[in-house]
Amino acid sequence: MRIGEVAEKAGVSVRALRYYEEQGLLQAGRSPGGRRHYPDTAVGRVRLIQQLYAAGLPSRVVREVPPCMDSDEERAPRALLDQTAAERVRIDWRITDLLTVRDRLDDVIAIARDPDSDCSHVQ
Amino acid sequence: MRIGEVAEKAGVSVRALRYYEEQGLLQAGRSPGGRRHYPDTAVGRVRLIQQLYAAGLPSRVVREVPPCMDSDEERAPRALLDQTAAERVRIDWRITDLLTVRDRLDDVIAIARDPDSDCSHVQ
DNA sequence: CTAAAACCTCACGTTGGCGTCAGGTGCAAG
DNA sequence: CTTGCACCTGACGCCAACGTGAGGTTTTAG
Repeated sequence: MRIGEVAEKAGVSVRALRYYEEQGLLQAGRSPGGRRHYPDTAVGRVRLIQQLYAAGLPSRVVREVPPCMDSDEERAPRALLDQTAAERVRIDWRITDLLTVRDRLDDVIAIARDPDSDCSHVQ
Repeated sequence: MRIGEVAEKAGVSVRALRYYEEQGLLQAGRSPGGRRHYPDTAVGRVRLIQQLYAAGLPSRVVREVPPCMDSDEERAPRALLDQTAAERVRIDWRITDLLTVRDRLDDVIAIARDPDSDCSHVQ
């Protein structure tokens, strides 16, 4: 596949794909003329990258998480495992954080509906 | 309270507090000499701001959500309610997103532990 | 063969949430 | 009175994740 097709299928911009390559997040082969071409797996990979970004993981960590498709590289999974586990913990924190915020927003909504309601617990 | 005390209690920088005021997120009174002073409720307010930021809400929206403590302003809660509800939906999306990412990270961890495991569903 | 898509490589612009330095004050203690 | 710390107001710096041209090349359709 060429870059435009991947971009469309993954729902991101062409620029973003070039950026991902520049950052070492997504490899691409080259045609004799110098144009990028991607395997079919690239689309799924891009979606994964997007999710990881959406989850707030720094690109540093995303770069360290090339699963399955790069499995020919038998690198030390030690630090990777630790770092990934650590990120998992942070994800959990963010989830509970978001749940708290959702409750807060519910408070705001309730207050907007009934201004006389008690809101002492919000301080 | 003065700014340093609020900063310490809320666990943020003095700069951040000045920034919040600049953005209209947090009001402060002034002493004759021009120094900020805050009510005790400011600490809780700052924590709320931090949570909303951590949840990815734009400051534009955070500015629109001054609950309880500013209740003397009887402004139109109509648009506020809608916007808040919309943000609640987006929060829900982010939560499911994070749950997905957490599963992905679990995949990565599993692969790191057992490189021969099936990972076809990751594509 | 030619035109027009689609692609390429720089390289600078943008936005948010502060960090950080510079240069000047308020105020409480000794 | 003076020392020193906490505070003040600008104003510029930074980083990430791209957007947005500029200016040139490659591929493909007709």
